Amino acid sequence: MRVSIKDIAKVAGVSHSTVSRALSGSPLVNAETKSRIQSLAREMGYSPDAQARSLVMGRTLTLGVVVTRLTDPFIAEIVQAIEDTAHEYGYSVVLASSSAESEREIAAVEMLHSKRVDGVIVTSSRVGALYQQYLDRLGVPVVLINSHREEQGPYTFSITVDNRHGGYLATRHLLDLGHDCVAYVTGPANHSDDLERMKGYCQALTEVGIEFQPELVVPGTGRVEGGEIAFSRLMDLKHPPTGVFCYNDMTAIGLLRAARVSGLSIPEELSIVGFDDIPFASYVNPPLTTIAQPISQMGWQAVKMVLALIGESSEETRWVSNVIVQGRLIVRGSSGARGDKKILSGGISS
Amino acid sequence: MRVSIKDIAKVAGVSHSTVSRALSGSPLVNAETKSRIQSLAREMGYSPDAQARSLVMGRTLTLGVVVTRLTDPFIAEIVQAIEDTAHEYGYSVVLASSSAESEREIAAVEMLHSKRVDGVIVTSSRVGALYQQYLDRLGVPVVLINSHREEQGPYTFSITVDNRHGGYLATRHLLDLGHDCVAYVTGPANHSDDLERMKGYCQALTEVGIEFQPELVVPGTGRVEGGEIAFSRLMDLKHPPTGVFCYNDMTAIGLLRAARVSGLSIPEELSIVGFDDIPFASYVNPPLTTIAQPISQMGWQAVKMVLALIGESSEETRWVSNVIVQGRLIVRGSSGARGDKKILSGGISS
DNA sequence: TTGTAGGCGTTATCAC
DNA sequence: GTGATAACGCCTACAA
Repeated sequence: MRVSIKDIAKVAGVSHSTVSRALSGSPLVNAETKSRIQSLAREMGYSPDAQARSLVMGRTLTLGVVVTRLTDPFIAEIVQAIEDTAHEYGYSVVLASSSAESEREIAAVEMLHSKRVDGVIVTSSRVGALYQQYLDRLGVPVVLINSHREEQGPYTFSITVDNRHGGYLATRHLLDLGHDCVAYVTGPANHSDDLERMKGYCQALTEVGIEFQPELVVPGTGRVEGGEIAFSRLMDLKHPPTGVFCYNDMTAIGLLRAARVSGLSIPEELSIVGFDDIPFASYVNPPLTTIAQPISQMGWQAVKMVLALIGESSEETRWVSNVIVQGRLIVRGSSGARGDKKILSGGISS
Repeated sequence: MRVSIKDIAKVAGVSHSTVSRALSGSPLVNAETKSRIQSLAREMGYSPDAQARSLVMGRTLTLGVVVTRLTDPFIAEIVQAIEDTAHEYGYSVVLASSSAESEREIAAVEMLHSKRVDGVIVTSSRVGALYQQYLDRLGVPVVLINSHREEQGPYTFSITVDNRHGGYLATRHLLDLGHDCVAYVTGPANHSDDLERMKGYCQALTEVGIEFQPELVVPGTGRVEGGEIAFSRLMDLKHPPTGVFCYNDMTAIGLLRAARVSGLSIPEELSIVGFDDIPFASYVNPPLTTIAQPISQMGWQAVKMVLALIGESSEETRWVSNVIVQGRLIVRGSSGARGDKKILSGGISS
């Protein structure tokens, strides 16, 4: 049924090693027989068995990618960038999603281990000590994107956005617009990104001499619904904020939506800033002011790092180190000066 | 370095076949030695080599997934559903994105072939005769999701949304609202989904006795920018439409955005209907009326079909056949009765 | 330039 | 119960 080099060898009247050599373009084989074998292979519909090959070669030309959920546009964009870059270097991608459940996350790593991937990229995960052990056991390079880890691993490097700085930029932007009561809506509980962003929030407050108020920090989930709930919590306060910095864009969109439902106009009555700059950030109404992460660059760079660690890329392994990238503030329509009461249902604000 | 069953055998003082049996839980091995070997394997950090295993077993427990681009939220959601379902059945997923370039698409299939995946799922592609040949050569079941194919393949089945019916529903909705001048913004050129949706559009027009007008069909790209361009084209017409059915939600969002920029209010002055019901459809302002595809069900079903064809699932192979799923109309705020002039910057419309 | 033989890590089929 | 032994499909010394 399936044609192997032996089958070709039989038809060509040579040994399977000659076929192997001919197909790998080895110079130590008669030019004529070589081309004869090659066209024969094509005719017979030969396809090399990658498994058998990697079994002897010791590498699979495959990268494992572990994500929480692909429906997060931020993650989808990273994976796309990873796949593109991997393809460019002749690598393919095995995908595993974990739904942020540590059990599935470990199962994913175990699976990738069995598949003998040459490297692993993990996105947006919280890497606990237990998890780190599994990563170490892999014995292949691991690059963490925007993932917090509790322990250092020998083979593990990371690419992270500077969350503290991003949180600072966002909050400072609101403060500079004249808002003196600025809230923060958190992400999923105990996420280190979240804590860092909040640190930046605090830093900005301190810098302008505004006291931190615990009630102005309300929990979100990192999803739209979380933002909606946070909105009503904030509006129920004795002194509702006039500016809100949100853990991410999804949360901010939740606030936007809840505000619209409740008839509150943005940014006239409430300024909102998100984080991530997902593709949709500019399509919502009003377009979202946010902190942009260089998303596809991070995916691209993760692959380059893994390949460098494998020794595949021309880059030297010793050049590899943890990377912190800076986000940048993108000002759009969801934030405005305090007390800046524009005409309702205003015109162009893009 | 890496520990194999032979290494375990050496330490345990048994043969490698006994180790193999013990680890696969075979009953024909002494209960005591079995557990001894099992704990030994754990201590030594043994991980079975999936490649070696599938080499002899003849199956890889791996599914190949070919997509155009993951940044399309519709596709991301499908892939998520595929991964979830595959995982549930003990299968893993190799991902390949093609950017809709037929060259990369074929390269992807070639790669999946070499990797000896047990089945392939292709999403949102146009499967030409050439491509179909490659799929056939795979010798494994292929399920096409929302993909048009020119030729039948022996192993190839498909899951498609009823595009004609969806287009009909959308257009009929607009007509029922009193719009008598309804436009259609197309998707990427020569896409069969697009043609089918337009057929539904035409059918609805015919049904209510409105003549089809070619100038009311303007080209889009399936992306936001395409919708924006289409908007100005439509508004430049002598008789601009009061209702627009768009190839997909991204296009509709482009129109929404362009309308906002130009100060046109939705749905008072223009009703817009999309297609897909991507997650963001309900978050834009106004929320988008659209045709919902049962996205994750399609992903889920694709995996079930592949597994049934492999003979993995309990379902019988002969039960498998092409599936056409029906979309359904989701009425939200972007469409309204003609001449229904609500107060600008209106209240709740969700 | 080509063929032979061994091995990659498994599972499976035999004997013992 | 357990241990040789032969596959699976490929690559690569080593020999010829």
